[in-house]
Amino acid sequence: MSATSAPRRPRAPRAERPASFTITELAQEFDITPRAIRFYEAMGLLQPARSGRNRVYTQRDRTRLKLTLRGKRLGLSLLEVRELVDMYESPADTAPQLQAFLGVLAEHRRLLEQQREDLEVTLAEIAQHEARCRQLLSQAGPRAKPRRAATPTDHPAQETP
Amino acid sequence: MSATSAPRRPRAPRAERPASFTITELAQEFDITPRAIRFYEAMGLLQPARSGRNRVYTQRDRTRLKLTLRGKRLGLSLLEVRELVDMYESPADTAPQLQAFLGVLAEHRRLLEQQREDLEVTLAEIAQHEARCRQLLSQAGPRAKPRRAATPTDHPAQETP
DNA sequence: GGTTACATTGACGTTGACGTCAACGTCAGT
DNA sequence: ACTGACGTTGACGTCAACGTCAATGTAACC
Repeated sequence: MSATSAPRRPRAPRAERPASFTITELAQEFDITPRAIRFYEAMGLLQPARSGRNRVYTQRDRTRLKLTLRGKRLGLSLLEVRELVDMYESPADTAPQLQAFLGVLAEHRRLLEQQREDLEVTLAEIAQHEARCRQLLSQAGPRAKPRRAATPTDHPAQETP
Repeated sequence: MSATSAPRRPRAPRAERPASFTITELAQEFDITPRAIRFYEAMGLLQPARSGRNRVYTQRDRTRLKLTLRGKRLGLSLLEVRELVDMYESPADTAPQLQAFLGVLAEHRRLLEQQREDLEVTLAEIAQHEARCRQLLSQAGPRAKPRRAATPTDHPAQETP
């Protein structure tokens, strides 16, 4: 029942851009649970340092976490994210390594471009539906009960044969 | 050991755009398993007719399946896909219904636009990495063993504070 | 020095999206 | 009538990505 106003973290003496983070700080910042962060570590995505038993996350860890979450939002599995992020950080100095890297990059680009296509199409459809809704509302909404739409489009025929 | 050239399906007398499909036809067309298609049905995404015990899929079912797979590629759950597709097909003739529809659409648009943002950023990063790779390859590739990149970028510092 | 508040390490549970396997039906061709 | 090839219905297994719970530690504040 006491006040919750006490600043819970006197670690860095009010640095403007903190050099390290606790697990709950990162969890709050990215709106996930500490459990998830530990899980990402177990999957090899993060390797935070330790202060005693406690995990200490650096900016690099934060970046990797950010990339992980972005990858997740894009539908990648944690394994795929790990592959990508690892490649991003490994120097890759031999020609075969660079070739392999290019291959992986190309494949991912292909996937992402397909996804962008899906996105554009879906957004266009949503815009269409929104327009129809607003039209129906402005027509019959503020007056009386609308009496069926004037557009007899039984099914919008979104086909791509 | 016999020839596998026999056309396995004399249902429609060589219609140019078939009016119905079997489950394996759809499975092959979209590169998924029949099991997945039945699962989508159990989740309420498809409601194919029956010819005896066998499922018969119409164009409408095919479209819904296509939308389902697109939704999946975009990271939506089957439940979300079902909500969307159902709304797309229900007439929604009352004002509250239309309002609710608009709400759902707006939320989805928000998500998709966030996703598009992620996509653009990721694609840009990939392009950067590809450029770096190609540069390294063209420099030291066709000659001898490359002796470490000239760019000592320890970490590309992809930060957005 | 006791409590409080957060951290850690297992261990097990859960959910979504199917895979897999068994048992059976059914229809075309031989 | 027999054989495949395809289809169907359960029922159970699996895998990823965490959630949940218990036991314990531990640093800090009062």
